[in-house]
Order: sequence, then structure tokens, then C-alpha cells
Amino acid sequence: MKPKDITKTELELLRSLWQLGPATIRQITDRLYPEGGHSHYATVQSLLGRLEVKDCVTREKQGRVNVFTARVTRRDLVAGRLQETAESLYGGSLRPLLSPLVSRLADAGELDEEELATLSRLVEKLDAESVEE
Amino acid sequence: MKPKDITKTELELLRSLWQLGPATIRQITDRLYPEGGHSHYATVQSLLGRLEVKDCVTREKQGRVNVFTARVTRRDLVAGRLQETAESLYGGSLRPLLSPLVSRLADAGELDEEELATLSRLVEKLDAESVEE
DNA sequence: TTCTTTTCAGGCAGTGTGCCTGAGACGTTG
DNA sequence: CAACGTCTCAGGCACACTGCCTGAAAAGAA
Repeated sequence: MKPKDITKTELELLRSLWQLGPATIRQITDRLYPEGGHSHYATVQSLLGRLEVKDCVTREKQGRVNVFTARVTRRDLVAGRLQETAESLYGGSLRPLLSPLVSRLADAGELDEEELATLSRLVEKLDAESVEE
Repeated sequence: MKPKDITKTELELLRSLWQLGPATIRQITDRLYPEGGHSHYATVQSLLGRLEVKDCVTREKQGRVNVFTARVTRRDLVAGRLQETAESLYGGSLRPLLSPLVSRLADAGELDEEELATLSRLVEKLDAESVEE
């Protein structure tokens, strides 16, 4: 159960499913390739098939058509990526991710003064506990 | 300058460089493949070459041998991964990463009561500001 | 010289990715 | 009915990447 090895194109499909909700190949194709012909339709189908074996999507036959539903949320994917990053770089520990994240949040100006202060204090404390780098 | 597309094997080399400091192919090979022969030596060389074109490593000729030095830190790689995740899933905004990270930190028991409380309060506030999911 | 070590150039099988063709199944419309 | 459009499945293809390896040359050590 590792919903991680998702390619950019596959992610586009998931995006569509998140927005549309359960949808048919046709609906997704029209969304990603307006003006798309038979080949694009088949491409979407291919990718959906791959997403299905990756357990990221379910297929349900409604009458004659297949309706696909996303089985993972954006949050699931984020969590998976964070886990993966922690594993490959810090032996599974997630705490070392906090400091870089806060740094970048600060740089990007995505936090206000007070939030930043709170976080910085906390990160500093955490980093002091563990020997860094 | 995107130090991200690093494979698991390449990461092993970087690990070695981080630990050894500037090192020769021989040193790295002995570390990763004790008992390794010519082919392993060449493998390491190949991978170092690829890391070089990815700007993750520098090569410097000292006398007859090449000495390789890591050009990225573990922190750089983490930051890159976070950025990448934010881009592919949230259009570049890093803030939505905070909430899942804190959740997992809590689940993993990597924080004490007080730290958790502080973070939870902050995350809750942030999530309230932005419409989530 | 002979042996060892380092280096470079290049290749190869396996896999993943994105895309596409072809053909059949089914219903609709003339 | 026949013609058409839509949906589905099976399969394939070119390209790139990954990890690994061979072969041979250059340069010092014995």
C-alpha cells in the first residue's frame, strides 16, 4: 500500500477526479484534452488502468460505462511523500523535516510574524535536542 | 538547479560522501562494496558521473586521482523534496504540508505533550484560514 | 618489463512512461 | 436492416532512465 510512485501525468488524472468526483473516461478526457480524439481517450484509459493497479482509483461498471473514483486524497499523497522523504534521508524520522519546512515557509512569507515566532522557537528547541547535520 | 531526481543508489553514494568527506572512487567503492572488483569500481564511477551532471557532486583532480565532494547537503535534498511535493500537489504553497506533517509526528510519538499542543493549535488556526481539501 | 591502479568511453538488459493502433461490443438513428 | 457513433479491451511502440558491466588506455610501482 504505497500510493507514492505516481507520475506527473497520472497526477493530472487524479486532480481531475478530485475535482469532478466519480467520473467516466469521457469526462476526464474532455477535461484534459478538449478536442481530443480516440487516441487521447485511450491514453486516459491506459493511465486509469495503471492507477487502478496502484490502488489509487476504483472502477465501477454502471450500465455500459466505467465510472472511476479516486481512492486516495491529496492529503494521502502528501503524507506518503513526507514519509518517503523521511525514510530515504533520515531513517524514517519525520522530525528533521520540520526545520527545513519552517525555513522555507518563512522565506516564502507564508506565515505572519506571530506564527513564525512560535514555530521558530519550537524548531530551535527541537534542533537543540538532537545533534543536527 | 534542481537537486531532486536522485535515485536510491545515487543517494547511497551521497551518504558515503557526507560521512567520508571528499573521497576518491576507491574509498567509496571499498565502503559500499567491500570485496568489490573492477566492475563495482566502474559502477561507482558511473554513478558519480551522473551525480556530477546533476550538480550534486564536484570532481577535482589531485595528482592522478579524482577526489569527489558532495555539493548538496541532506538538508538541501529535504528542502528540494518538500518544494517539489508542494508544487505538484498544492501549486507551490508549502503551508498545506504542515498539517499532515504534524499529524504524522503526533502519530509517531516524535513530540512531547507540550510541543504537540503548540503545533496543533497553530495548525488548526492555519487550516481555519484556508479552505481545506 | 610486468603488474597494479586509476580513468575514460561505451554498451546492455530491464523497466517505466506516455502515447497510440486496431478491433470488437453495444446502442442509436436513418 | 445498415450505417454510425461511443465505449471498452488487448496489445504494442519509441524513448528514456537505471543499474551494472566490459574493454582498453594511461601512469606509476615492482
